[in-house]
Amino acid sequence: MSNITLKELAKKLELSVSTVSKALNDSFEISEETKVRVRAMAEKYHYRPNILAKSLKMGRSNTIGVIIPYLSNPFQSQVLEGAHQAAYENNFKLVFMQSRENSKMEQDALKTFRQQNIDGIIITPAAESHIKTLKQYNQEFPIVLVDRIDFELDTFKIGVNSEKGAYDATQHLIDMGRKEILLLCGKNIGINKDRIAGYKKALLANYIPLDPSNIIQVEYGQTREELIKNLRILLERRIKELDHSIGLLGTTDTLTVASLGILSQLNLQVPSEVAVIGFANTEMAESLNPSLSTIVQPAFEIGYLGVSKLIETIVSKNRFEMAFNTTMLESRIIERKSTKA
Amino acid sequence: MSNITLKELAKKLELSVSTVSKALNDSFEISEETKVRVRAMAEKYHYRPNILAKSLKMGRSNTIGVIIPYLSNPFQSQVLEGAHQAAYENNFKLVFMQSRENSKMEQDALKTFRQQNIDGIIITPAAESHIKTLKQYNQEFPIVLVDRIDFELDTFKIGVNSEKGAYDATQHLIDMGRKEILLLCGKNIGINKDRIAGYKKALLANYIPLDPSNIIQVEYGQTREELIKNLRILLERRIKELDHSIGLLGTTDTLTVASLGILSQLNLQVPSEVAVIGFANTEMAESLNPSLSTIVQPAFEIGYLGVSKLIETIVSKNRFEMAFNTTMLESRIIERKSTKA
DNA sequence: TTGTATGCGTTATCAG
DNA sequence: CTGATAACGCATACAA
Repeated sequence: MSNITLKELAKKLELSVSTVSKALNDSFEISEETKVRVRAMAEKYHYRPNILAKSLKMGRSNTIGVIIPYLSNPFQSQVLEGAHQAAYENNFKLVFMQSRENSKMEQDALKTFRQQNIDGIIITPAAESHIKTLKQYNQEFPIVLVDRIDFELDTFKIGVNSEKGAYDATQHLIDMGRKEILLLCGKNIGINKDRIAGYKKALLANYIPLDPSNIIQVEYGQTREELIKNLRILLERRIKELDHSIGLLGTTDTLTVASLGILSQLNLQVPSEVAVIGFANTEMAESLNPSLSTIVQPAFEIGYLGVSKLIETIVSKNRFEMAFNTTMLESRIIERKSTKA
Repeated sequence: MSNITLKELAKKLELSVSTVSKALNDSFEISEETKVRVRAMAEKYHYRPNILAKSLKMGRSNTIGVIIPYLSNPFQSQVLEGAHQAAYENNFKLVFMQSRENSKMEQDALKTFRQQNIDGIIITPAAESHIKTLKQYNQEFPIVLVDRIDFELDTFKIGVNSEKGAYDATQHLIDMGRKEILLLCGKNIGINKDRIAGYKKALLANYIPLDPSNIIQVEYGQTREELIKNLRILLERRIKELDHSIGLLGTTDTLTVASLGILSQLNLQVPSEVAVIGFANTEMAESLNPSLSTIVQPAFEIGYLGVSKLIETIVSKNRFEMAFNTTMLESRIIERKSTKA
């Protein structure tokens, strides 16, 4: 049995539809007495407004779209959780799409959203995202940028101070007495620039000369097995060249966890021979052997703030006159056994 | 600038709204000639139908809801991915809610969805879900059950043959020469019943007497640290009692990964002293040390099938006369180093 | 083959 | 304070 409508309610109350509508919306035009009557009746018949009709009338769907590269990425799924929480608290629905780091899929997601009366979107652009397209869509509905914010777009942006995260991690390794710090990162990943910068700055601040051979870059888009194999070769080669006061900083959870396994295969003790720390947002770090020191990014907050700002924009009358800003959140370091002797 | 509407298109074409509507819907009433004209004009002005209006008119929103316990659970997020894929392919939107294994939150999610003109939902019921509520909602819109399907509900159900998964894993450990097989599981988790049953059957089939002390149950709802601490105590105690031909089967990824870390702390070699295998849907298994043998469940397929069946139900005229059925998918075993000497 | 009229369930304007 | 009416954008029964 379908839901009761305003019209049916009105008939039961012997009132007009508009009166009932206003009463339920607590309009000042309606007497307290009628409001009470109407509310009671609505309660009795479990009246629930039809969101579709309301949205059609109001020109707003209270729905926002999220575009992230991979749902299976722990960091990104936490962003989504935060986004969802903020949406929920503001009575917004949330739909999502994955871009799989693919510009074409991202465009497709954008197009899909455009067709769905979405009020706005938050996006973590794919690695090879086309900024021009984003700019164009930003004319049609508000777009908030999260995590990967190094794009020129007139909007709110929520990011993480990755440089500082990498700096802190490097400093931590140095504090643990490591002289040679290896940096593990993927090639051509935008966000890595900041992390590399932080790494370099920390070395500089500690008067440690930068040795380019210590920056180990792996190709992206390999299978996990290939990646592990290649990483192993690179790591082994470099570590053999060094004496044993080594620290290792991984810029992604995949790389870091993989390196932990590889070091073990190479019979290198962690942390005594190689201390390891990495960017990672997975709870599994606690269960690893040894438990993994991590730089944790405030993924939930990123999503939460992103959607909050987005909704702010959506409900604002003149979004083209808004003062946009960029929010940089801090990551935090969790020291576990992989860096502490 | 807003989207062009049918009415505006009609004016430009000097046709009536209904003609344009029919033409765009490829109605047989309209001449090929006009159709071509209309389509061309629609193309030119980037006409996109207003989904809200369409949904309101059609009484269907083409939106389905997903309720899962935790988005951060790799298995469940894969279910969601599959669900999303199926929805996308059928031009359905997908919104989700988390229950956090909490009956109250689940009810709340159900209520939220009811208010949102959802056409149906797929749900992995929370550990303490209230079946009566589900039954009641199932009157209002179709509900498809996924993963945890041991509920009496008149609908489609998609599950996994967990018993067989556990059986295969146990058999694998036996094949690897293990005489004492520890089973690690959480207390009061419904799905575990099947896994325990599979474990027992495998023992039976190999003429290995069941020793109840080998079934190690941990409390749920502890913090990760507590859990690891307690698990360590339980594991250590039991392993000391046994000679060293031990196999270990974990029924959740959390437990399994944790036990890997614990065994290492106890200076027990994996797999030589203890062979480990566990239910897990995370790619990280490959990167662990040693790489972890796993029983992988077809999470994506579960979600995909679930939504497919749901949409089938939604578009069917008389869903109350449908022949519902239950689909059991098979898990598969991936043998890695943690079980192979 | 095309057009007219109606309604989906709301909210908003304006008149009473 | 209340009600009649229009409109949001679309699909469709029915009329022409």
